[in-house]
Amino acid sequence: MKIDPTKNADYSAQIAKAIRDAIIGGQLNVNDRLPSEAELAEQFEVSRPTVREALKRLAAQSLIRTQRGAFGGAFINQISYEEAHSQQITTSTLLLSMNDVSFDVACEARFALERSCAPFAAQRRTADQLATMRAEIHRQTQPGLSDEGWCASDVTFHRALVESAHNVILSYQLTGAVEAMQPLMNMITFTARNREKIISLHTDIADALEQRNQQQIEHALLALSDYTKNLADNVFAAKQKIKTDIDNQKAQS
Amino acid sequence: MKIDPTKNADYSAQIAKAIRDAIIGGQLNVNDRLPSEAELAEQFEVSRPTVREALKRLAAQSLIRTQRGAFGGAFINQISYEEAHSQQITTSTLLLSMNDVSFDVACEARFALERSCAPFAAQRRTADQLATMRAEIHRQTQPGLSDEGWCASDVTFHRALVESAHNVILSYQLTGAVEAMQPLMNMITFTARNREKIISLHTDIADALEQRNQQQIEHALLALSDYTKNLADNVFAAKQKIKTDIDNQKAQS
DNA sequence: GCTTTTCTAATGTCAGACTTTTAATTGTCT
DNA sequence: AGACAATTAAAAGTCTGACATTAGAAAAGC
Repeated sequence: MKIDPTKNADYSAQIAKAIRDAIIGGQLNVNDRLPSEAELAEQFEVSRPTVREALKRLAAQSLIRTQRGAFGGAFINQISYEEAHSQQITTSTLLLSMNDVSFDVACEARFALERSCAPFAAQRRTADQLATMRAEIHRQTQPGLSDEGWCASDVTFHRALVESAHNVILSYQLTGAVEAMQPLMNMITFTARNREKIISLHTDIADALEQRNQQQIEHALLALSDYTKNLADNVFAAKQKIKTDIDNQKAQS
Repeated sequence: MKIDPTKNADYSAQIAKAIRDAIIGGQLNVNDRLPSEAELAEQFEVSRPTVREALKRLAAQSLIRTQRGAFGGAFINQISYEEAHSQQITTSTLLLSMNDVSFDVACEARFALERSCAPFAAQRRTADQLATMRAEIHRQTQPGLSDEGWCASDVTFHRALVESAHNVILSYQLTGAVEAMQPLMNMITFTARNREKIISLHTDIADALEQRNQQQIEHALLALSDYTKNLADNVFAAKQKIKTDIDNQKAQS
């Protein structure tokens, strides 16, 4: 596998790519051991620090893990749902925060994705998941609940809904997407003093799920989406007003 | 920001984490320049190679880019949809290939996600996107089309459908998910000698999109999902039969 | 046969040097 | 004065060689 065309610079990136391709292509299997750093250095005709930089790149993507000591080394890592998940969340979160997406677009996407698990959730939900959702709704009605507590409860509620579809891939994709958008969503719901409407919609969702009524779940999610968008519009309008007021004051003075 | 508790080993991971947290937390903004490697080494009280390993970890996640020369250094990278996308695809692809997910689960997830963009696609599709889909259907009817060509066309077709929802976040999430599952899907469709049924369902989707009929799009996607699952069952049954035959032969000899 | 010690191969870290790239500065010529 | 060329300096990229630390394996001791 491992030839390295003597192109120009950045050997460590080239080496990382060569090994990554070998893993993706299946030449290297889970729990296989890579040659030692010294051997790799010899093979690629570079120094050990350069090899190490390449390995750190792969470690950052959880493609390998390293173990010290005799008979240690770098091993191909079996990537777990958890690891993949946390990586996707950091990537997506940064993507959203750095590319200022419009809230409407994010909101639309978030609830559309969640709606896609409605048919399976209606079919397969367990009593356990329903109980979790009911419990979270109850928490949300508590008057003393902090903003942070509210948001955490919201996440747990929606996560339980997604999990009730009993499809690992849907769970993985959806919770990743939803969690990445959470900071954006919180910006809005933090400012909304009126939680009753959301609680009532959550209750609708739980009721629909209890009755295994797919369409009603989708309907409630759509309503939640619309309500959230509406909230956002008001928040932005309020912000705009403050800005205009300040501008007017400046103009007067 | 940058203290580094002298815990035990793996400084490079700790340093990478410290900087990553600073980026996510907003202390460091896009296009900010990090201190030079020598300065970082001094700040963290480690050697330059150690700092470099930390920086390579961040570079692997496209969190920073580096530039050589005077006034060069490491800069906070504005992560683009493209970069985020390709990262997610490698992660998800590896996750799927290493954790042997059942085909039914993957198939269900794939088409459920795609269905989630149906309402928006029906509303917002452009003539352009419809034309792309028609063109791909035409390509798919060509008798000489190779397996690779068929799969590529399939991807382009479904991508056009997703894009016609005109929601960047949906596009990003869905094309990522769909492309990651493509190898799994290809395993099945490669073996299917009969392409007519799929083409007819693709035509249904295009027709429904032309008429802006959301429900018909969803219906066709559901049919496609069922047909694909069916295909898979047959493929697996055939494989099982071959295995049984071989076992029988062994038993006889 | 079990525990303890020693051995050893591997990663983790360091210090210092050299090379290459690149932008800013300075100098020179027209 | 303005355009082009040479110089300079800062920074990443790379190399060498060394030492520290860790942890499994083998040997020694009971």
